[in-house]
Amino acid sequence: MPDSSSKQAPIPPEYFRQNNALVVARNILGTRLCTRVNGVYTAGIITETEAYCAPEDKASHAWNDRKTKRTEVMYRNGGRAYVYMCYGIHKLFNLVCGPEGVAHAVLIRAIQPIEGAEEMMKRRKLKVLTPRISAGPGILSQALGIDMQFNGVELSLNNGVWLEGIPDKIKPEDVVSARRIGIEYAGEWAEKLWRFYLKDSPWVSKI
DNA sequence: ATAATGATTCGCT
DNA sequence: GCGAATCATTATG
Repeated sequence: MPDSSSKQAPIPPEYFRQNNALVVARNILGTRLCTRVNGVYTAGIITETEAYCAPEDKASHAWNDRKTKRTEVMYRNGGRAYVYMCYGIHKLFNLVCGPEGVAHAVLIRAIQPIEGAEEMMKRRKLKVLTPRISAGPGILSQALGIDMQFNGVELSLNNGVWLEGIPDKIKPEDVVSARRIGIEYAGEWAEKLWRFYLKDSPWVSKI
């Protein structure tokens, strides 16, 4: 009998190429973000996401078709990771979406540990298991062992980072849409309800 | 070459 | 609630 920690089917990279960031952000809630770092498998249920839709979206790094060394990964075809450093301290993990040339991305903002919680606590230097372990875009990367090495990497078991589960399994009434966090400079784009999280979940970064 | 800044977190008040 | 930490990226000279 499969229990709650058994593995599920990986989501193929094609899924992310065939859907835009808004669809992916909404539909991957409830699936699992998994890593294998130094042979250690850790995974968590995705509970909170944000969509970034360049070129129109001023909050995106690729706003106005801005192409730089940092943003070039977002223009590649979907189904790969975009990892960047924020505030010089944190590594934020995004999923590249859409076909090549479209710079859409989904920021993963929070997960609920489902596998390897002990290892995550070790990485986070925590003694007790609380949402502080992985409810936040910077700290979830820390918990899963995600660093800049994963930037640009295609999602697959072989590459040590992948998603598994079945998209679009969460009922619409269990999903909350809200304003995105930390993008006040983006004017009207800051008003878009492009953040999605699981209703009533304690494993979210901010309500 | 230099300077400003951020898709954040933590600790203290 | 507020401010510091801390550095890659970016724009500008």
